[in-house]
This record gives sequence, structure tokens and C-alpha cells, in this order.
Amino acid sequence: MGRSPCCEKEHMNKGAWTKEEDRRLIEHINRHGEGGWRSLPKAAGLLRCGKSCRLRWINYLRPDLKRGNFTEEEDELIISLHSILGNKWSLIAARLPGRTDNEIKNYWNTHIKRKLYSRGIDPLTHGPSGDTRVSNRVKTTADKTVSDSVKVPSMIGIDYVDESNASSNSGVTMAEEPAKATGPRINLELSIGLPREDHQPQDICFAADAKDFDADQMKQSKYQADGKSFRKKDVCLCSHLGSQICTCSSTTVTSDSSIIRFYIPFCS
DNA sequence: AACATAATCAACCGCCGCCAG
DNA sequence: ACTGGCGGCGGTTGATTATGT
Repeated sequence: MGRSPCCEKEHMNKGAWTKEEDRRLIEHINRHGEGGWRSLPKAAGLLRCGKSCRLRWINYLRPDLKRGNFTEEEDELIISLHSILGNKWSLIAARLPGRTDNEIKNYWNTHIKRKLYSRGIDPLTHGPSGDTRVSNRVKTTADKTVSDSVKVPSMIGIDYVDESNASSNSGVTMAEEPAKATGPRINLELSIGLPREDHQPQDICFAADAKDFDADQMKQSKYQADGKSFRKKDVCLCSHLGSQICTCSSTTVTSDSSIIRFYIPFCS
């Protein structure tokens, strides 16, 4: 018995994609959008597994991919994020616009590992090379971020700084003495705030401009400051990373008139 | 020039979590 | 509550390219 395979292996192309296959995949996704990977190959006239199509699109064909060499800044960011998140490549990739988890994973294994070893740093523990223990600090932060985040009500905050005298301004702080980090100062903060009377979103995130609201909404605004407005029922999803400014990527008005804003980092 | 070895990276595989039925 | 399908993730493989001898 066991799980059925994701698709019929027979009569399926494998290996490198041809230009014609790429063209068909791009054309299909441009026409119908992403998703429905299982049925996509047949619909697009491709003799490929749905997973293979998804991977090809995400890792290679997506128009927003950056390609090209990693910058020094990206290197350091990856190192810092890895010290916090471990091998959670998709989470790391989410912080590097235009980069894919596969690309970062490969880059880590081929370049950054060597770079860290040359600095005398163990890429696994981010401690001194030769120390094979998994640091409690890394374990603690990674677990909080990845596994426990959904269990934490209302507010989640993770700070990571390499300055010994730096103080945390978030909900979760490190119990351990900070490890000697090699990367730039980094502040990884996620927060989900439910609306309260005393909720001051502008204290947490850089708010979107008031242009997101129409005139009626503006009249109903509960909070207004410096041209930024917040309604009583706002739900604020924020993300800070390092010195990068967190901006609103989209605003959704739900059926009960609540507004959900999505904030993304790295936008200037 | 020929061969061996190392480096790179696209693609595959199997597992897991989510969610609709 | 249970089950199966689906999408997503991380580890691994293997073909290709670069470099060294």
C-alpha cells in the first residue's frame, strides 16, 4: 500500500527543461495564474509531473527572480538569518526578494559554508569552528520562530542583535548571552496585533499612507497621526528586519469592515 | 591536449502539514 | 474525527562546467 505517487512516472519527461517546455509553462501560467499544479501539465500540454512544473516556475521562470551573483549584503543577511532560523530556507528566502529557497540553499552549501569556515566559524552552530554543539540560542530562537509562533497569542516578537549591551524592544527576548555574531546587526520582528483602544500601530510599524482609505473610511478613522490613519478594527501584521523599513504591501477590507494590512520589509 | 577532480546548480525525491469532503 | 489530495519544504542527486595536473 502506501501513498500513491504524485503523478504517473511513466511517459513523463525528466531532467533539464527544454525551451519549448518553458514557453508552454510560462504561457499557461500567464493565462491561468499559478496553482492547480496537479492538473497543470495536462492543461498546458506538458509531459511533466506537476511538482516539476511548480519547481521550474518558482526556481527559474518566475518573472520577479533576481538572478545574478549574491551581494555582500545578501551574504551577511543570509548568515544572520541562518543563525536564527537554521535550515529554514523558505523562511530565509522570504526575506530576500528575488531569491528562491533552492538558490539560497545551494549558495549556502557552496559558498557561505566555506566563507564561514575561513572565518573560523562553524556554519552549523555559528560558534567557533570545531564546536559541534548546537547552541541553545539558535535552537531557542528557531523554535520560537518556526514552531511556536502560531501558539503565541496576539503578539510575537523576536529580536536578534549582536551588541552585548543592546536591549530588546519586543515580546520575546533571548535568555542566553548573545553569541558572537558575524553578520550585521539584525532585528527580526514579527508582530500580529489585534485591535485595542490603546493600540498605537504607528509605534510598531511604519504605517501605510492614508491614501489607502477612501473619504468615508477616513471619517470613521479611530486614530490619526501624521497623515496616517488607523481604524479601531485594524489588524496589523508587521515585520521588521534590521534597518529596513517595513511598508504596507496590501490592504484588504473584510466583510465586517475590518481592514487587514500586510506589511513587507525591504521596500524603500 | 587529455584526463582527473572540484565546484556549481537545476531538478528530483520523499516526507509533512493543511484543508476540504 | 477521519481520510486523501495537494502544495510546500528540505535533503540529495547527478549533469554540466571550471580548474588543476
